[in-house]
Amino acid sequence: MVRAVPPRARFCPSPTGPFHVGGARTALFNWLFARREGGAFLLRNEDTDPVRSSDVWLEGILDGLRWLGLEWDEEIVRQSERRDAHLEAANRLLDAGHAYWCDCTPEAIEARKGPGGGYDGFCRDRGLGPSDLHVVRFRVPDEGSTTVVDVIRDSATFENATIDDFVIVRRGGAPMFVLANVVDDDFQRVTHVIRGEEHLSTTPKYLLIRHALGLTEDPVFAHLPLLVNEKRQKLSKRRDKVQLLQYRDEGYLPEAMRNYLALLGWSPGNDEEIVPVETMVERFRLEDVSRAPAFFDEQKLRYVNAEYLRAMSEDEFAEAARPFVEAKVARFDPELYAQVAPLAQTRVQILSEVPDLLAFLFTDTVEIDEAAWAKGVAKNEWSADVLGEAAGAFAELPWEAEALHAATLELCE
RNA sequence: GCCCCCAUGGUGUAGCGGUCAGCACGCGAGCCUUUCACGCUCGUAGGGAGAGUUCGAGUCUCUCUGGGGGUACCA
Repeated sequence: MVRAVPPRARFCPSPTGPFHVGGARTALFNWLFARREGGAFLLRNEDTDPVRSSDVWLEGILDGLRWLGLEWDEEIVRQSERRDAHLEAANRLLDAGHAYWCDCTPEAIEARKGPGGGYDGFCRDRGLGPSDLHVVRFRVPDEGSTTVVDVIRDSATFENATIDDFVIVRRGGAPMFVLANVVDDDFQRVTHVIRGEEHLSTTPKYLLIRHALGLTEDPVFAHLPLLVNEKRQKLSKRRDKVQLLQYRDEGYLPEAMRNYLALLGWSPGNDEEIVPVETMVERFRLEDVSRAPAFFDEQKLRYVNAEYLRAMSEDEFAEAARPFVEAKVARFDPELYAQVAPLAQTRVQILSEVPDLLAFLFTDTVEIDEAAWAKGVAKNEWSADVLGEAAGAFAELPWEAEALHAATLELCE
């Protein structure tokens, strides 16, 4: 689709929990697209659910985006402050007969529910008026169908008859997700809606509202394949390790995470995987995104991270690993650390593993691994002698590889 | 139940009607190496099933099967 104006993509998380790797991937693809096309990458804080939303979560999301280097354009739109515009749109729908008031309780709806049904349209023509005790429902046309044109998966057509009259304003006057989404996408002049596949089936509702509001020139849709766990289910907060910042805290590098995330559902081509972000931007095309769900594979993430670690200079690596070591040892020695840090560089995949390798050098107390002791030393009567001799031989030596090596060879004879 | 999406090795993917089906992770073996790693080499394993279109199908169509998502006064 050719458009005269520069494209405008948006990432609109709802601040209801820790920033999720799936959300990060969605943000990344929006960002890559915007940067590739010379467009804008917008942010919208979808905090319309007053009980679940919190600014604490928003901060975490912004931290995550900054960490990954996904800088956004323009001011963040806070959806809760756009309530008047949402309600104004709802009123227009009401006035035009595209929406109506409803006082059905969930219990009543459940009781009337027939086979295959949700809401049955009970209040459609009851002529109920405004009230804080009523909700506003969108009147979905009985006839016709709505087609979602999607850059990634061609198109999906939904029979309108299969879509229930859904709530657009809840009891008490809070606008619902789809309504707010439509109104704010129009407000922000969004041209490309790039989001997870879980939104695909709400897209016809989005389109129905849009058209009922008289808005033309629909945005282009791109529904990204879901990120799934080993059981092929959508990544879940409860079951799976999905917190983006937890990975940061374990010593994954942002470049590695960004690179890995980009590989889920997309490929830079040329049989390449580890590519700088500039290359990703250069090659990214929405049309090339795959349709199948992708397994978030921590093992592969570790590999990618290890690649980035090894590509660092010794100093960069030491610098990056230092906080992880400092946090784990009682008596940190910068000079010793500088000497010894490079030894860890090819031996770890994530930075939190560095102290496992080096911590023994920064302590006075020796901890004995009972299991190892039992298995080795205690089993062979000569072990103690060997260890004793080695300790004696090493005591006088300068602590240098060559001298130590020579002494070891001597001991072996 | 109803609606929708998806389907290349265990995993992520390349391919865009004619390839010995490529790459990477993982796994296995070997080389390198005083150890462990790194690195290098080789190997392992694949187009869900069945029809159709075509001279020719992983690639197009249909059916089935399997998996997933949605179906909230969440987003």
